[in-house]
Amino acid sequence: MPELPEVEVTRRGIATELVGRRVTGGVTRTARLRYPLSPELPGSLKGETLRDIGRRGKYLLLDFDPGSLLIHLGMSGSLRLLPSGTAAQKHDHLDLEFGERLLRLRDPRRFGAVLWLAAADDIYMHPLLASLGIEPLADDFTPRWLFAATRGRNVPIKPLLMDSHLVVGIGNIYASESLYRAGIDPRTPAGRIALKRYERLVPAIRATLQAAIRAGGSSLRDFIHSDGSSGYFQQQYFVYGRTGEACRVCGKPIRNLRQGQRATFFCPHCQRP
DNA sequence: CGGCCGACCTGCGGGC
DNA sequence: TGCCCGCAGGTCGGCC
Repeated sequence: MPELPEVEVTRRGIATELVGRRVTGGVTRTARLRYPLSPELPGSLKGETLRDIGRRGKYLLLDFDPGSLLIHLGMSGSLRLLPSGTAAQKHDHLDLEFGERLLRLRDPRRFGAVLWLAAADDIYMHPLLASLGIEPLADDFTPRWLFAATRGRNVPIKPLLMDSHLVVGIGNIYASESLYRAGIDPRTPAGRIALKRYERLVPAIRATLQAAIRAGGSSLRDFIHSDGSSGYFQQQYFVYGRTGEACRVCGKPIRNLRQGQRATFFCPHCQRP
């Protein structure tokens, strides 16, 4: 579910409600997600103030004075704000209580992660964070940067965009959507794409992610969607999940193929190698 | 190092 | 109705 826009929308939703508040309690109900859950959590956070919520790629960082809670939502994770005392359901793994509010993590497939990073260490040196690539919404993500980073790479451009060790936050949906907007065939080897085409792709990635954040933000003020999907952006998909349907620009049918066991959607007429 | 593939999990929808 | 299959928004580790 969650790619960069969903994680960012979640971050903003939680931050406005909880930053500056103190943890009053909480509970873990599951021994492990992708990794074991620290057994001291959330008891050790009792009395601590949530100072800030950051994001690095698809990771959320809940900052407290003694350290940060690193949260990844995996494929099916979501964070929700609820009134304290709301009954837990199946797949609700972690609660953090802030007075009358409850921050609850649900993740049916349990591909997500919750890790405690002590402030004494440089949290960005943690292996999961240290190996992450560039932020696609940052100023240093430029066409020239992506062009240089892809020289000599034989991988098709679509799976390359999903490589978080190169660029973070772009998942299966937004990779297909961005390539459609840029008019690039998802099978094109990344190293054979000219600078001129990256000059279209980089703004297309930015526009796609920002539009999704806006769409999520508009429907998400004090509520975080149960499925982690971002608001109404699904209605704006050009290609994702639209196999056989008419391209919104040329009318020809959208095609579907598999790249590295993931579904790719594209318009063979509007997207060229 | 680059590229590929299986593994980790649960739920859902379609076909028989 | 029930079973089996394939599919789902991520990413790590192991192999060549």
